Amino acid sequence: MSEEQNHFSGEENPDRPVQKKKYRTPDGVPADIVMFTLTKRERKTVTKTLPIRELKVMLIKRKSWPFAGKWALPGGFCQENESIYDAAKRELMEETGVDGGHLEYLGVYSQPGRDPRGWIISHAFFALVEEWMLEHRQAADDAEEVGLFTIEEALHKLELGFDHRTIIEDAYRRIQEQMLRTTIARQFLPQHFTLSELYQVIQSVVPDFEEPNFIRKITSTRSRQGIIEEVRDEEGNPLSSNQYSQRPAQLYLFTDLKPRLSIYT
Amino acid sequence: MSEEQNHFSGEENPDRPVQKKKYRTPDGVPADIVMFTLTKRERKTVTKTLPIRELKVMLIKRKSWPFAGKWALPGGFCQENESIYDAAKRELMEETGVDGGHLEYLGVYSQPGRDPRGWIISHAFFALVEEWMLEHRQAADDAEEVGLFTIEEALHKLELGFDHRTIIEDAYRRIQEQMLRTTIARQFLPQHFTLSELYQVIQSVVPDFEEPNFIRKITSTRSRQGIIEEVRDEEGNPLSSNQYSQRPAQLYLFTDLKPRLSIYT
DNA sequence: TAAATAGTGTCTCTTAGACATTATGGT
DNA sequence: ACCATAATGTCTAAGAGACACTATTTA
Repeated sequence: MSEEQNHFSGEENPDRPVQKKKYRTPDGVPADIVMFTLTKRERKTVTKTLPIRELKVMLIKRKSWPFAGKWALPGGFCQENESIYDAAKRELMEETGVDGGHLEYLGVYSQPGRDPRGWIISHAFFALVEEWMLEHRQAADDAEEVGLFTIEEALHKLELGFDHRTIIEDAYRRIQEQMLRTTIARQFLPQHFTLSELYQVIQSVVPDFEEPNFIRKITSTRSRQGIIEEVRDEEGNPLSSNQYSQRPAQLYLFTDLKPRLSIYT
Repeated sequence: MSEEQNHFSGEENPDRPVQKKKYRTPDGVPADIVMFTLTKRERKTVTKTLPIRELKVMLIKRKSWPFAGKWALPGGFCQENESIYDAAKRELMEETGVDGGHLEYLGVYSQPGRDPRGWIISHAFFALVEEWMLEHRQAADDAEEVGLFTIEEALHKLELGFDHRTIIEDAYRRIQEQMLRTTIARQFLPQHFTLSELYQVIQSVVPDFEEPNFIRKITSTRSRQGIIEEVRDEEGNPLSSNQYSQRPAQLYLFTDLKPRLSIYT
């Protein structure tokens, strides 16, 4: 069935067709954002040590119908003069006050009845932001209660509105995939980082990622050709940091390389 | 900004809120499908040989405004009582007469002005169908002209309506990724296939995939743990086929295994 | 016996995987 | 001296990569 046959009133005036709609149209198209952050907590030990990192998701406690009192993803309606991605970007900006970070499309949620307000088709995104960006939000706007939760809490301890639990599940699966397949780990790291930090970031997002020989493998493999490289100063001497350990660790940075993965190679 | 503050008229009656909309809502939400198929063409040679396979995309020549006379993706509007995915599935069914094949969400296309009929947010899918499924379409409905084109033709030789060129580009990129990362190759193969066939299918979708030792690698790797396995008869004897060659070739089938890919492992 | 695909031999070099060992530098 | 992290040594088995070679049928 072709589009024009069943949707508009059929006139074929190229100048300005009369758009008397024959069919019901959606009542709104919001963009909802699953905002992930990686919290860092100092550990008190005798010597310098890595902080504890934990993946958290930001939620908002709804104040009004529908789902008043339940937690939900931050989001906002898309307007006619912007793309869905623009709407998500705007929303992210409103929540964090920062125009940056990783923002990626997740998918569309259109199950009939998912929103009691009507026919509302939601577009989910996920964002990777730094913890301090969310503090801005809490200070600037105390109209709504904001919370940071672990995935476990969000999925199993909280009452969530709409189909946001499904969205968060999907987002979690996706961020885990992306963490292993792309270099989004860089979003949770300073520009120069040590391999332990990188390993820890990966593990905090993908708990069952285990590589006993991580350092060895990532520094010496040809197949993993240069997704990271050593940081060096002007004279070419390798730079290291002893921020997290007594023994200084070599610093690395991500290159722009995006390896192509294959199950057949 | 929270959703309810700017979109509906604010009443908070949980029973049935008055939904006088303050803002403009979309004029329609279609699902458009990039239907890929792999054509098979006999080669005339002295002995048995593999057919030539080529990736093609199905397009429809539009008969009415907008973009009358241009080629476009098949698609149809989503209705209130179905999800976008349902709409795509329905559309696929209408086009092929078959309720099967791989159908996967590609993304949302919402750039303002992309459709002269109004604010129309399109959802793109891609499907992998068999060639004979499309012949059904051509026979059943001659109201619209249908064409099968190579990607090259579709992207560079044809005049396409809407932003469908972008969609096809994205779909092509995606099918190439999926071909290497997942076992969608199975959609283009019989249940039992030879390794040459598999190799050929992969190459027809990802031309720059080259593995001189393909057979060796895929049969002997531990990391590729059993995404395929040998076909055997009841007594455990390996089954082979000489459909495409004089010397019989071992048959394989895909298992259900989905390997986890990682740039760090 | 030639055509066209299927599959093995052989060689070198690199990587995987497991563990033990050593290095660093501040408290 | 000890802690916590960083990094190397060592060993075996397996895979990558390149190329030549043999195998199987039937027209």
